[in-house]
This record gives sequence, C-alpha cells and structure tokens, in this order.
Amino acid sequence: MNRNDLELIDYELVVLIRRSTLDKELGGMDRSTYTLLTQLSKSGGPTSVKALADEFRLDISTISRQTTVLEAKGYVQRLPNVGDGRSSYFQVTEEGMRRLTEAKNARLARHAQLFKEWSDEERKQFGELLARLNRTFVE
Amino acid sequence: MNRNDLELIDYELVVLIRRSTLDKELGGMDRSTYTLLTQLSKSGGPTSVKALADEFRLDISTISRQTTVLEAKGYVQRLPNVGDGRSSYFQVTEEGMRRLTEAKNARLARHAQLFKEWSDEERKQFGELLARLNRTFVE
DNA sequence: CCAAATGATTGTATCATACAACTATATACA
DNA sequence: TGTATATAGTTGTATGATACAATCATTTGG
Repeated sequence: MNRNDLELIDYELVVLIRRSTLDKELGGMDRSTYTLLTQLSKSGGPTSVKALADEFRLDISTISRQTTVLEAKGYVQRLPNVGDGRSSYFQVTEEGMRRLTEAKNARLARHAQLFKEWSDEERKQFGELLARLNRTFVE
Repeated sequence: MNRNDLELIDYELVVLIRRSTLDKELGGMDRSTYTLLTQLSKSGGPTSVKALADEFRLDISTISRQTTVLEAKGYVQRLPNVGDGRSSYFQVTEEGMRRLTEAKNARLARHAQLFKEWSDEERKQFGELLARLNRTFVE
C-alpha cells in the first residue's frame, strides 16, 4: 500500500471535514434538521428516537431535543407505537418534505457549480468511492 | 451533468461529515490541536493568529484561545514579530512535532485498515479527487 | 408477579464557536 | 509630524450541540 496515497487522503479528509463543518446550514436549513429529515425520508419504515440515535451515533437525549424542534416546526409528526407505549414513531410531514426538497435542490445547485469542471466519469467515481468509504465506516 | 451522480455525492458527503465530526480526537489528539499543528508544520513561514484564522475561516478569538492552549501544552512557541508589535508568530516545538508525528501515524494506521480492501488505483484516485474538491472550495 | 432492562424526557455541565468590548500598535493623511 | 482610523490580539459573554445523570413509564424475563 502506497503511503503517499494514504497521507494525501488523510490530509484532504481533515481539510474537507474542517471546511464543511463551517457550513452551519445546508440549503438554508440547519445541519441537524437536514440530516434528520433526509434520514427519515429515506428510511422505509417508522423511525423512533432510539433508531435515529443509533443511526447517527448520537445520544438519545440529543436526538430527543432535535426531534422536538422538528415537531414544533411542523416538519415531522409523531405516531403512536402501538406495540410499545414508551416510544413513538416519527414521519416527515408534507411541509417537511416540501422544505427538504427545497433545501436539497439548493444544495444540488451549489454542487453542480462546484463540480462543473469535472467529467461525468469523475463525478460518478467520486460518488461511488465516497459511498464505499461510508459503508466501510459502518463496520 | 447526471443528476443521480450529484445526488449520490451530496448524500454521501452529508453522511461522511456527520460521521467524521463524531470523532473528537484524531490520532489521540483533539481535532483543533491536530489541524493547527498540521497547518503550522506545513506552512513554510512564520504564522500569526490572523493568518491561521483566515486559513481556517474561524474567528480570531477562537484561534487565539486554541493557540493559547497549544502554547501551554508546549506544542508551539511564540516568536516576536519584529516588524509588528501587535502580533507574534507561532512555530511548532520539537515536542509538538513529536506528538504530531505520533498522531499522524496513528491516523495512517487506521486509514490503512479502512482502505485495505481498496486497490492502489482507487486510493490514488480518491485522494486526488478529494484534493481537487478542496482546491475548488477555496475559490 | 416483581426485578431488571429499555425508551424517552429533562436538568446540568462542557466545549467550540461568534460577537463585542477593549488594549496596543501601526498606518494614512492633513 | 500629529492625530484619526485601521488592525492584531485578548478576554468577557452568549449560544448551540453535545454527553451524562436522574427520573419516569413501560416492557421483558425469570
């Protein structure tokens, strides 16, 4: 394994993370709202606080506060979990989906700009490599 | 431009950033220490608080506190700026370099593990694409 | 049936950050 | 040259995201 390649990846990941976390908003929506809504809209089934906490590797209390905010904004609604009275399920509301779509389009427009000099092949490959890295993290 | 490629990149970047920011430490060193030391060790010349703040796009006050911590730990030392009495320059100490090298090696070992299933070509390409993206951000 | 486990909420502490106020120094120009 | 303005840095204060602890309600297992 070529050490230089690893060093480059290491350094560029540090830079990327540092820069990216400076963006407090994603497409005009704060980061936690965007990621939670994205996750809720992608996850097939009903999703509890616990499930979100596991997915994001955040404390249950943190997710509990975030979902409370989302609920207050009307972006998600709470459904009773008939099988377990301690928890409930969240699902994205129509308003939430509308806002998420707006935010996502804003982000895509920005990314289209960022990647406009790249070839189709490069964009495709970059996305695939990122996905592969993320799937590896999970393990 | 293929919208699906952009969507994949968009989503995987969100996931990557979210996951990565959970790591409060990089190679046994907290994130700000690691990034500051890396920057100081890479930047050819003497580096002021202002220069670091510009580079990281953080407030001067934030960098001021971080450098104070690094100085207290003995990882950097302050040199007078003879041309300007308001500011001083920072440089990494031997101890700082030693600790940074340790941390970097720890990170590289972890990355070697993460990327062990990748081909040489994929690692090389991923590093290059990351670097390209980061250089584009700057503009 | 009761003890232990689990999901969620809320209180509290910590940390990274930005902004504001202030100090010291440098720069510009009248 | 002297003064007004700009700039670098530090410190005080506020905010937001987070973890941990305490607590409550409910579920599960012996």
